[in-house]
Amino acid sequence: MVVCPKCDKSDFIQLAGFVRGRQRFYCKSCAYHFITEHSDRKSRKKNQVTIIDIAERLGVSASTVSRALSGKSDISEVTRQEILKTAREMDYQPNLLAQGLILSETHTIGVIIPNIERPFFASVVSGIQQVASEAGYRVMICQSNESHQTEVANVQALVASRVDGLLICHSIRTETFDHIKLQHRKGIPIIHFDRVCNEIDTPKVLLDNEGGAFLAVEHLLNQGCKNIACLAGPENLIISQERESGYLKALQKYDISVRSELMIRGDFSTAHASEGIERLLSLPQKPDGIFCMHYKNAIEIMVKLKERGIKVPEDICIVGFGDESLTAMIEPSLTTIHQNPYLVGQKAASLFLEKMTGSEESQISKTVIVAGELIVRDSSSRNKV
Amino acid sequence: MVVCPKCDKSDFIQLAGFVRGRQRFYCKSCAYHFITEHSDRKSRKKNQVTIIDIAERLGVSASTVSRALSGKSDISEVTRQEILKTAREMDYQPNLLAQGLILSETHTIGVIIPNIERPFFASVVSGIQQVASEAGYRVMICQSNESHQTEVANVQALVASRVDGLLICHSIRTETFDHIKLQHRKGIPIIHFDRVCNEIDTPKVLLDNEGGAFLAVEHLLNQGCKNIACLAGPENLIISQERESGYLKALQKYDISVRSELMIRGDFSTAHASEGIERLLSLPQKPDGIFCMHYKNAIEIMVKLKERGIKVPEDICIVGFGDESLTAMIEPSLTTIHQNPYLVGQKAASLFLEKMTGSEESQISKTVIVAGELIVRDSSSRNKV
DNA sequence: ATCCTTTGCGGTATCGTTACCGATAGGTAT
DNA sequence: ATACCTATCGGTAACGATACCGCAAAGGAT
Repeated sequence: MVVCPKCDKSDFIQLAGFVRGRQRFYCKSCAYHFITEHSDRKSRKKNQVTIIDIAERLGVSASTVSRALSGKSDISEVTRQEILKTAREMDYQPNLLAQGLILSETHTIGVIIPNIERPFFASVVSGIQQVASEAGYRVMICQSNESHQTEVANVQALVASRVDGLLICHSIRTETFDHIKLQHRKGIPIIHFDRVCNEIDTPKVLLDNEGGAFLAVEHLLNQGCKNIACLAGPENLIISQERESGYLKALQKYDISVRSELMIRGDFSTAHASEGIERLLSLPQKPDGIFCMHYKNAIEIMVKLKERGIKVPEDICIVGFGDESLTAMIEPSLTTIHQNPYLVGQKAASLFLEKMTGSEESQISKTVIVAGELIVRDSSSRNKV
Repeated sequence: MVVCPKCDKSDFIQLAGFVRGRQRFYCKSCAYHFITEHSDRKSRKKNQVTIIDIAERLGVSASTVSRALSGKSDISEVTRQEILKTAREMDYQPNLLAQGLILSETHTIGVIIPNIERPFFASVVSGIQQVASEAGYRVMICQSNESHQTEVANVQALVASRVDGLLICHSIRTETFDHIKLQHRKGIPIIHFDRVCNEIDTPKVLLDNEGGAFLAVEHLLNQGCKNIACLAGPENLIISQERESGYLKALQKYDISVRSELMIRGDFSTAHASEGIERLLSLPQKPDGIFCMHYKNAIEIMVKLKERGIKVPEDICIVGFGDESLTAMIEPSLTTIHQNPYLVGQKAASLFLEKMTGSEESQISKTVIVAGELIVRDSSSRNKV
């Protein structure tokens, strides 16, 4: 783009004939005639070493250098060592842009998550990076901030960067999946994790919400609880449904009849938790165990119970869901279901690698389910030895 | 690399003459002669649309398409609109590799942090991404995992990807900075944040540890505390030194004499916290306020105090450092210094952008100090209204 | 001694995009 | 009418790396 050297604007530039074969310009804004300087690409970014620099220094061709660096090909060991030595000396860093362009392979995978600040996703990302980097892949991370539009933009940006694959956890507001389908049709490997899209046949990593909830409630039963309440989330939220299902299955297994007044549905908010515990404590037959679908609610409830002089776990046992850093530090420490987010990331990355290296016939889209783990702590430990 | 079509090995391949101008090969492993098929690059990744595809469809040249897409240049509005329309229809995504190669500018910044799972760094990254994406930059994140070697590898990978700049928080084990100096000499913009390197003249974002500690201790004094203890970190750790300095300055300002027995140094561990509180409570003149350099220690101490029946904040006020999610949820909620990590990220990204757009003479390496914020909660609120 | 391999390396096209230079048709001033 | 502009577009050479092809010299077999 031509910019006026006087006013730095580019919108008012007009061509104004030729001078000695060079284009002459006119800036309408500041009424100034000028001829562009060559933008001097040579001197601008001549800081990085190329294989040509190495070749010239050693008096060989660029092909030879390329062969030497790529490891194995028609090249003598002597020449190879010499080239490697020179490359090290000159601090040669291969230009991955050029490499990616010619090989149409960037060794980079794109990851889209709602928000990196949520510990769950931070761990997922960490798991992905560990597996990816061991396989020689770089990772590019984008946050959708739970916005559909941003997610679409993220997909486009990653595709434009020619990532080799896409690992994605959809935003909560993503309802149409055209942006994913488009790339899937183009043949870009896509792996879903956590919040998946069932309209597309992709490998997926799912959390075993039902199983985790089952473990939690079964544990409460084993602690001797008979009346187990459930502090749930919104009825239309899938994870809430799954965890509720686990809750019910556990009760069923131990032949405990379901008391509908013990099921408190809400929105995971603090207000909901306060109100819920209020309601539970006003029941004629109070609960002796509470399964909270969110660790935050669990902690809030414990505070409320303490204020009323109700003892945890002696009077009421509490189990949460999701193991954040502080659940172990509070008093009493919270028994909870650890969701293994790091493992989720590892699995997702592994699925991608399988898809890349896998033979043609093994291209069935696998679904991996990551089980939750029960971490027993004080908030539910009645049988202390 | 040539691979045997029978046994898929590449290490045993020998050349074996020419047939119709094509190289003939011999596999020593499976005793098989063959001629390579052309690796058919055409059909391999012909999934992405290029400007040439658009050009052919419209019967114009690639130059024209490029001009149309780049926004403003010698092109008629009619043609431009037509090209833009076709580009949208074909879901054209510019190849950023090719763009980066020719422009020697990738619009990508590399970020190196010790660990994304630490909430502090997750927030920093989030802040960086927000500012960067608004300026049209992508972000590539690497974790050093507190390893010098990994950090060096990260730097090289990012440089190989030709990022436009590097934002880095050094690992705790980084002692030599040659890997950074090298890139700095090459002219790659480098911004330091949090754990900086003073051997290189780079823009930096620092945390005001001293100021934060001062605020915390001053707050304790205002709450009427007279004997303020300090649960510190290792003596050789810089952040520990700075926070100690803030502690001392606050005492000095209010003419409180320093009692050395109230300064407990340790390693931030749980054991250290337990031992520290033990020691403090056995003093003839017990503290009535404790400043903890780590929020984790603060919470641990509060648990200990509760066990002994000592009331917070009535008997002892507690202030922590670092505002994690759960500090607000516990009982009593913890007064703490919020370090504004998101802001740190924003500032770091802004410094990078300044360096990129800034004029030649304004290339002085600025240092920005991000102040901590006192978040007053129950653990120190004696003057309740 | 002749012919065929093998080894080791150089040359060129190519990836997708942009910068630069030219070229052409039509417009405008003299 | 002539000379000179202007607007708009095409062609080509890069960017850095690799794949493919070819070729000369040395080695080996008959």
